[in-house]
Amino acid sequence: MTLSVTNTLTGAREEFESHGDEVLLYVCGLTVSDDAHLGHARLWMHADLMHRWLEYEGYDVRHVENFTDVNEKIAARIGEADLGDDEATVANHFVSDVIRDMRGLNLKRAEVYPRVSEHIPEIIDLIETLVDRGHAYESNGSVYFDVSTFDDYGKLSNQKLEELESHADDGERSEKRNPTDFALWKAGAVTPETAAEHRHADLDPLTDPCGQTWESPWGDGRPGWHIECSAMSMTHLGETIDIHVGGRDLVFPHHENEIAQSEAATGAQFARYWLHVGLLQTDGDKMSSSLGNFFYVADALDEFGVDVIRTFYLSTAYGSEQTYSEETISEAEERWNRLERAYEAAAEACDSPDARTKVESETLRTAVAETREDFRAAMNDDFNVREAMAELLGLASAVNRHVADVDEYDYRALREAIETFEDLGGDVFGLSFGASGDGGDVSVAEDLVQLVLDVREAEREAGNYERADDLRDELTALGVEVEDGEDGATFRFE
RNA sequence: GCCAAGGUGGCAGAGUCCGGCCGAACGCAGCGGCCUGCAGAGCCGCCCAUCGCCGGUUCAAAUCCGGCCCUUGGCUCCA
Repeated sequence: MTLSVTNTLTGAREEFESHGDEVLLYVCGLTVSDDAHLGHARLWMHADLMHRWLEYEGYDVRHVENFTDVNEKIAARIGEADLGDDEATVANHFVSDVIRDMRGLNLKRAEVYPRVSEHIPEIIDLIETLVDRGHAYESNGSVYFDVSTFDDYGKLSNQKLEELESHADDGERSEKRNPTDFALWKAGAVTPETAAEHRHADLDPLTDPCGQTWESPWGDGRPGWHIECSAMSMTHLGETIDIHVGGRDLVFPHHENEIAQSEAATGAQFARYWLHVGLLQTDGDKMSSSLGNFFYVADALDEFGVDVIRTFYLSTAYGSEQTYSEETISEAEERWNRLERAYEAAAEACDSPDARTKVESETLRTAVAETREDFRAAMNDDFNVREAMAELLGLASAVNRHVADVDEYDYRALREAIETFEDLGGDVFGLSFGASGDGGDVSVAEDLVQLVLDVREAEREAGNYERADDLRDELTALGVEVEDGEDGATFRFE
């Protein structure tokens, strides 16, 4: 069974073939001009799921994910409270927040998180190569890529050069030869006028040029937006990578330009598979910083927890748009609860005296085997995580049925079900099965809850149901879910 | 205007590449029943789908072809 992926470059589903046993994966990362929101996290999450699945299938994944820490929007925030007085300090502030968020989301670490500010020499080298080869030219201290020298321009986004030119605004005199040329190097610092466009309205405008500049053969200046990804990708993964992942909103111009400048410089194919993640929608628009309709990752983690958030992202295939709303997130919450409860039910059944090694449930055994097989087929079908999740939920139903239907449990099958939850749900999906406790206080808390339940049980036996219900309601309000069963009450923390 | 991705039940969202197992998955919401002192969870069952519209191909179309309508994203580094 082989993996097939939808490649934006060809617009078709293709069988994935890595260049070898390892997979070179580049993720077009975040511009650190603010904290990350759930839209950014969706990209990271799907890159993470791809990473995990490729490893599960036996590949050695070399995952590189950049931070763009040189940008007008970052410079525009200089001087804001607690952010710092220079571009690097502002960027560092957000980088550390983002790393905190990534850890919170239980993302697998990338091999490298390269930053633009640390790759200026490589960027300058790459631009020089392009100038030497006649693909770029200097103009007033800036350097532009000459689109007319790259025949394949537009191959990713299917844009026609003539069409782009006719719609480009060329009313003013430009230092570019052609309206579709794009900047590789920009002379000077960020001007106050530029910064003002990204400055928060309630803050004083900056009066002096801001942001870092670096020396270059063309004078002091800053790198253009697109060149960084080419330089960092080549530095850490070589001329040709296997998979390039990014948001669908970046297909044009960003990724198109990456291809042009990279392939013009090396003559080699830049990325073999281009995978684009659909955008997160809220109220019919994409979630974005500029629209102000976003939800910070950190806040979402506080409110819902990592497993609910991961389950949320697991309910839509990466290539589709996904809708964020209170309803869709609470659906994810229910899905995750259902999975976790089934897992706990399996664990409890295993530990109970009714579990027998000599009992054989054909239906449960078949269900476990089919879950593993169908899960794998779904993931290999262009990383269809929702379908794969449906299989895991199917296993949850099978476990619940088994526990509900029979008096003696099939110990071995239950163990295999538990392992399946842990392998597929835990290792591949990054959900925390079996990791209930999250601190030393938990055991004390558990003892206290048990004490309350003992008191409540006494009230029930005495027929004082009102008192018993009050105790249960109060526990529920504290986030302790109580369930009465045949052998007394059990509980779990929300 | 151009490019791209979509339009599937109350919601959400698979399936569309490779037409038949789709009388449309998984789930959420809703409604019955079992269980329970009650509730929850779980189990069983039900409800809700002219698969955007029109036409075509085919024994057969959510799936292929053509046209149209609508939604989302992008159309560049600062004019």
